[in-house]
Amino acid sequence: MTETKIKIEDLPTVYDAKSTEEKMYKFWEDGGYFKADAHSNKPPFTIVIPPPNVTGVLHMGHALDETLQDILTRYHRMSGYEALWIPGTDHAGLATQNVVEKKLMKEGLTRHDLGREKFLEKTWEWTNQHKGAILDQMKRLGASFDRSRERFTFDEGCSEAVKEVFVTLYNKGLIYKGAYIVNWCPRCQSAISDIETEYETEQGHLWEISYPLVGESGAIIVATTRPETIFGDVAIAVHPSDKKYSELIGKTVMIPLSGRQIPIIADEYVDKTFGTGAVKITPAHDPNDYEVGKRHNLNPIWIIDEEGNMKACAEVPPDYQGLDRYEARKKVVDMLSYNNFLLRVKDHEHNVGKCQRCNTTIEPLLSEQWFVKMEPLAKEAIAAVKDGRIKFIPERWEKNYLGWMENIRDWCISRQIWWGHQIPAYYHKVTGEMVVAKENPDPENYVQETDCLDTWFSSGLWPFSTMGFPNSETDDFKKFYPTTTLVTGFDIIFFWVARMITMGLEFTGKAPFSTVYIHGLIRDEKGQKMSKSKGNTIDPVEIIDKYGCDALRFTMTSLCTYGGQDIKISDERFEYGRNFANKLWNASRFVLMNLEGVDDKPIDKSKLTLVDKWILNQLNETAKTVNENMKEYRIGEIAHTLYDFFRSEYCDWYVEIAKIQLQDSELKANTQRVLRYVLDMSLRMLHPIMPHITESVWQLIPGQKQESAIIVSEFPVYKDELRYENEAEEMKLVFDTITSLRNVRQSFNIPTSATVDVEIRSEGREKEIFKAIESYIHRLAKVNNITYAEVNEPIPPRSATAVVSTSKLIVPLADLIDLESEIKRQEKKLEKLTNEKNSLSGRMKNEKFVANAPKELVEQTNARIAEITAQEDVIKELIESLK
RNA sequence: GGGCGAUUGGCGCAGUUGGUAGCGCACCACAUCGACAUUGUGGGGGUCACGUGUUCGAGUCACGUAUCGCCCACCA
Repeated sequence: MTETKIKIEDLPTVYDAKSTEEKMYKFWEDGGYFKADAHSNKPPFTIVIPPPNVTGVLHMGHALDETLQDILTRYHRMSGYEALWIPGTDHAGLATQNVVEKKLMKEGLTRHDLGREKFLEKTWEWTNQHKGAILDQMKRLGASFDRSRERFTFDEGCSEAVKEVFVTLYNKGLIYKGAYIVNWCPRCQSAISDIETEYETEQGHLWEISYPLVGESGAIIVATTRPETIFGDVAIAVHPSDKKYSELIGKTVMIPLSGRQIPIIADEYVDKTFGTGAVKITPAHDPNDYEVGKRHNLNPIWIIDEEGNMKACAEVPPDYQGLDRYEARKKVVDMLSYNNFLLRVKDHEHNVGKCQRCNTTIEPLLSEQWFVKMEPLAKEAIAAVKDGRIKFIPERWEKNYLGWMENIRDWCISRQIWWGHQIPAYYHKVTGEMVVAKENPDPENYVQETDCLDTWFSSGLWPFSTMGFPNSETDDFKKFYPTTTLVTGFDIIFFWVARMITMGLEFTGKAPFSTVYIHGLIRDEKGQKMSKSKGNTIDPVEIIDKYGCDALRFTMTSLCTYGGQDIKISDERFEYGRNFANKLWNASRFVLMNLEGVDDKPIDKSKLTLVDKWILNQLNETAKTVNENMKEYRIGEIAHTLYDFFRSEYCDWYVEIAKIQLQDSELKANTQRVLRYVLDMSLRMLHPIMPHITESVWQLIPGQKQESAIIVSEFPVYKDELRYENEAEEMKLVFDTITSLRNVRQSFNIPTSATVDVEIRSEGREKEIFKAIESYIHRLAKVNNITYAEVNEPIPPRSATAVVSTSKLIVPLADLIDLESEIKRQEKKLEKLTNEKNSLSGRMKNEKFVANAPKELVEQTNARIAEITAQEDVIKELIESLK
C-alpha cells in the first residue's frame, strides 16, 4: 500500500466507491494476491469459472454467478486454503460464427465467399480482439480469479483435450456416426441437440385429409398438422386392434395431389383415440415416423431441404418445388380443398420445436450426424451423485439431474458450422474410407470431416482441460484437480454440469468437483426473465457506476436464499447495499478517528466493561454463524447476519456506548482496543462479500498487523475465550431500559433538549447493573438525575412508568403528562401482556404439555408467566395512580 | 401427461432440527445531536393461500385443494 499518511479527518463523508474499487483491484493485481501456488502446503480450494461466451457482454446473471464464486474463493483464501479460481471463455461455436458473419454481411460477403480457411482466420482475429473483454468486465465485479491461468475452450490445450477425448471415445465405440432424425435449424443451417430445442405452444390446425383407396371406392381419413409433408408419406398407419380400420390394413391408397401409391400398415404407435385414428407416415421429417418406417422397412423420402424449402425431386409435384415450407403448406391446403380431399379443419393447440438460439422453427430432418452413446457413460455419472461423491446444493437438483441421466438419450455432437473443433475424422479422397485419429494420417490422400463439435463438447472437459489434461502430471492437475465447487444456475445442469461429470469420471476417474452449488436466476422486478428483446435488462456495469461494486455484491448476496429461489431485482434495490456500504464507511471513519494514539497492545481482559464483553460475545457468535453458514452455502444468511451484527449491534449500540467510555480516561485505551478489534474482525468477515471497501478501510487501521492485506488475512473463527454469555444476557436490561425511556420521552413529546429524571426501583443483581450503566442512561436516554428506591414503594402521581425485567423505572413528569394518553398507553401494554399470559397459562393448564414438553420449556413458560404477572401488577398500580 | 418450486404485514422477501413470527422498502411521528440524512430515534401494520390430519404444541411435518411459475415428455 502507499506509504503516504492518510488523514482520517480528510476522508469524505460519503463513500467513494469508484476510486476505491479501482485502487484496491490494482493493489491486489499488482501484489499477485490472486495467483495460486501449485507447490503450497495448504489444502487446495478450486473453482473453474463457467466460461462465458467470448461474444458475451456482462449481464446480471454473470454478476451473481461471479460474485458467489468470488465469495467462496476469498473466504477459503482467508481460511487457510490454497485458493484457485480459474477464469476463461468459451469459443461459443455458432454464436461467434454468427457475429463474424454479420460483420461480413455489412461488407456484402458471406462466409462462403471467403472460404473456410479465410473465414476462420477472420474469426480468430475477432476472437483475439474480444477474448479478454468479458473477463475485463468481471474485474469490475472484483473477481479475484487468477488471470495468469486464463484459458479458452478453443485454445491449443483445450483442442488437444478435445481430440484426445473424441478419439478415445470413438475407439471405445462410444462415438458413432449415423443417419438419424435430428433437430435441424434451417436458419443456422445446422443440426442442434435435443436440449437446444425449446418447445412453444402454438395455435395451429389439424387438417383431415382423405386418401382414396386404390382399385376400389372409399378412402381413409388422416389427421395431420403438417399437410405439406404429404409428398413424403410412405404409408398410412392404423392401430392393429382398431376395428374401424381392420379391413383396410394391407390395402393401398393414393397420396392426394401427387398420386403416389402407399400402403396402409398397422403399428402399435398409433393412438386410436387421437384425430381419426389414422396417421400418415413421413420418415424423413418426423422422429416417430422414422421409427415406424424402420420397423416396416419403408424407405424415407426427403421432400424438404436444409433451408426449409420443398425439394426438387420426383415425389414433389413441380409447382410445389422450391416453395418455402409454409407457402407450400398453404398451397397444399388450398389445392386439397379445391379437389375435395380436405374434409375438415380443426383448431389445434400443439407444441412446436424452436431453435434455442434464433427461435426458428425446427425442421426434424433425417441426416447423417455424429453422436455420443450416453447410456454407458451415464452409469458412473449417476452413481457418483447417488453415492455422494458429488453433492448438489440445494439437494432437490439431484433429482432433476438423476431423472435426466436415467433417461439419457444419445447426444448429437456434430454441427454444420466452421467455427469450432473440427471433428478429427479423415476420409480417403478416393475410397471414402474413414479414419478417426488426432492427426490426419496422410494429408495427401485424406480430407478431414467438415463438421465441427457442439460447443458443449469442449465445455464438458473444462475442469480438467484447464489443468493440463491429457497430461495428468502437470503441477496444477496434481494440486488442483479435482476442483472443489462448481457454481452455476440451474439452466445449464443438463448442458454443462451433466457433461462435465460424465467426461470427468470417464477421463480422470474422478468426479470433477465435489459440490455443485446451484443458484437462482436473476429476473426483473415483475419476475420475468431479463432479455434484450423485452428491454427489461439491468446492466451490472451501470449499477456498479451508480451504486458501487460492493453495493451490488452485498445486495445480490443478501437476496440469495438457501432454496436457490430466483432473484427479482430492480435498480432501486441496490440502494440497500449502497447504504450499508456507506454505513460501514462512516462507522469506520468514526472508529479510526478515535483510534488516534491507540497502542499496539491487545485487549486487556481485566478491564472489559459489560458492553465490551457483550460486543465481543456477539462478534464471536457472528463468526460462528458465518463459518457454519459458509459450509452450507447459505450465503444470503451470511449477509443478513453480518448486516445485523454490524449495523444493529456494533453501530447502534456498541459505538454509541463506546463514545461514553472514550470520555473516561480509565476506560479509553481499552475501549479503543475493543473498537479496533471488532472493526478489524468485522471487516474480515465482510471482505468476501464486500472486498474493496473492507480492504481500503482495513489498510487504515493503526497498530501492528500480521498480514499485508485483508485479502490474505485470517478469517475470524469462534473462540471459546470470547464467550460472555451472562453479559450478553445482562445487556438485554440495558437495551430495554434505554428503549423504554426513549419510548416514554417520545410518547410525551419531550423535546431532545429537555432532560428528565428517573427513579429506579430495583434490587439484587439488576440494581448493580443499573448502577454500572448509569452513564449510558444519562447519555443515551437524555436522563439527568438517577435515583433509587425500594421496589414496593407506591408510585408517585403524575409520572410515567416502564417495567424492565423485574425492575421499575419511574419518570416524574409533573406538568408534562397527559393523563389520558398515558393511561391509554399503559392499557395497551397491559392488554398485550394479558393476551400473552392467557395463552401461556392455557398451555400450563394442559397436563399433556406439562408432561411431554421439555423441562426447560416448562420452566421458561412458568418464569415468563411470573414475570408477566409482576409487570401486570405494576401497570395496574400505575393506572390507578394516574386516575 | 410426469416432476419441481412458490403462496408469510401495502410491496419485495427471510424464517437450519416443530415451541404463537423477523428484515428491507413504503407508512406515521420526532430529531439537524461532533461518524453517517446514502442518517438516527420511537411507532403502527400479519388468524403465515385454503382444508384435513399427526402432535401437548404446526409458518415449520403428512395428505389433499386452489392459484401462479419453472422443468421434462412431444400423440400425427
